[in-house]
Amino acid sequence: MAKIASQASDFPQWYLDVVDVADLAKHSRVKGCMIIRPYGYAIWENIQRELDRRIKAAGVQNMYFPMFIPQSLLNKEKDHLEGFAPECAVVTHGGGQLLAEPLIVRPTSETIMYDAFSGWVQSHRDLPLLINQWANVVRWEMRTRPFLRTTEFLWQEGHTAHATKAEAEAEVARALKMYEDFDRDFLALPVLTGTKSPKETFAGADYTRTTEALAKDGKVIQAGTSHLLGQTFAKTFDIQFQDEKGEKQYVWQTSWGLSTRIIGTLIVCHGDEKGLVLPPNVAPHQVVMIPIYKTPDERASVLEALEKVKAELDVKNVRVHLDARDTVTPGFKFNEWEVKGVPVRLEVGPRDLAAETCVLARRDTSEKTPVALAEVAAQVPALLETIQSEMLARAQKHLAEHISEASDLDEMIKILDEKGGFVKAPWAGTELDEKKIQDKTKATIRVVSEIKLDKPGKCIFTGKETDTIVYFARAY
RNA sequence: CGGGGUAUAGCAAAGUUGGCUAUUGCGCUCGGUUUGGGACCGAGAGGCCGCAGGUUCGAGUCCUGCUACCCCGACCA
Repeated sequence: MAKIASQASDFPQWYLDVVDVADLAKHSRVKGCMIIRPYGYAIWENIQRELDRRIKAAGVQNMYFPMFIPQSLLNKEKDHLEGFAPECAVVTHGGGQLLAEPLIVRPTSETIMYDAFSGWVQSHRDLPLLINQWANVVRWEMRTRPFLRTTEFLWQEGHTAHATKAEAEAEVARALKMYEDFDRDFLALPVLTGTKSPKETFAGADYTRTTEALAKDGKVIQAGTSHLLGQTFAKTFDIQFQDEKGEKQYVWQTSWGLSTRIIGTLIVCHGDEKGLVLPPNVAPHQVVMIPIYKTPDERASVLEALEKVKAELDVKNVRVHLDARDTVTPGFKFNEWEVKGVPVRLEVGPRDLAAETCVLARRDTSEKTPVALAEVAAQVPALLETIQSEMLARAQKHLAEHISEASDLDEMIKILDEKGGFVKAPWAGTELDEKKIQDKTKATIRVVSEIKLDKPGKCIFTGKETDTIVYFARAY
């Protein structure tokens, strides 16, 4: 265990103890791929359910496209190809025969979708076209990390086409706000939002907007992005429509996505030395019940009491799990569910039963409170809400405390070394300047703020006057 | 692709200058005692020592080649 933990130095030591979340490449037999076991998949299903609800609320419809992209389709858009070609997995054989044209396992679906879109869009009445896909994608990165950068991952990718640039930009903003709200309200993750620097912009996009979360160790991780694709792909794939005047126009497009990396984000942002800490909204089990007993009689009466409370909680739509296993001790169960991050533990033993009480224990604060059995079901929903909001409040405080300002590079390096987080600074540099800063500090521009300075300041690198503010950080 | 490691049971490791039946812990199976913070005792099962050659009376151990994985870097919409 010690050896494997040290192999992923970016990750907390305990993450592999969350044995039901994932196995590493060794078990899946493909470098950088992971098996997501039932508990981890249940976390993903909750994320999917809630995000899918929000996507559909915006009028976007789900579809499914093929995972194989003919190479000629990917080759059509030059910038996009240059961005993705080095990390593509390529299928050369099928049915024992060499294929006439190699097939790319999708690294993203722009090309295969837009090839189809060109036939679907004829009239301004066909717009906006609002499509989402839940799928797996493959990116053969040189270096992978469990959860944070895996070769294969699951995600949703939204793809939209609009009649005007203004509509497309509104959609980019809507998707970004959707992620920001989702991160904050569902995952208890406050994020910094803004635009990516040219160096970090999606291959083929006009601009990329992003949400960036802050891990407990001071490193930063992307948690959902939204791209304005402009008319680049429309021109490449000939997606045109006739407007009200009967004139041909190219559509304006967007794409936006969020992946299973978000599970890694939850781990590094909320986890502690004991393991995962899940916000109640996303937790597969919000409450785990642990019976404590010595004799069969005690077991029967404790389980009876727990079943009764469970039925009351079921009615209130609380996701509750009664761990009635007789093969492991209560102490083992306490630890196992703590590693898995269950927000609330409910214990009942003979002593409690005699007093008609139980013990509620919070995962996030380790606080234990005795509560009357008759009242516990009524109290749990409020407790879950409290945990959710306090987790968010703590994360917001952590983020606010880790946004620093620096006037020169030495100061920036000092801040990044000592406390991590974001360094906010005026910026008027070029893409090359950003590269130089990265070489010196290991930090990149995570976002270019959409808020401008009232009075221009001096660029941290070039010293030029500017009203543009950027946030530097070291990232996962 | 460059630099550095590792490969022995499901997992983690030990194995001396080559030597006899390849150890240890966790986990697993069975029995008993336990059970309010990862239980204890006893008895078991489980091995092509990464692969292929070579040296040797004898190779987990030495040599050559290969493969895979890991760490650091480059890369990372």
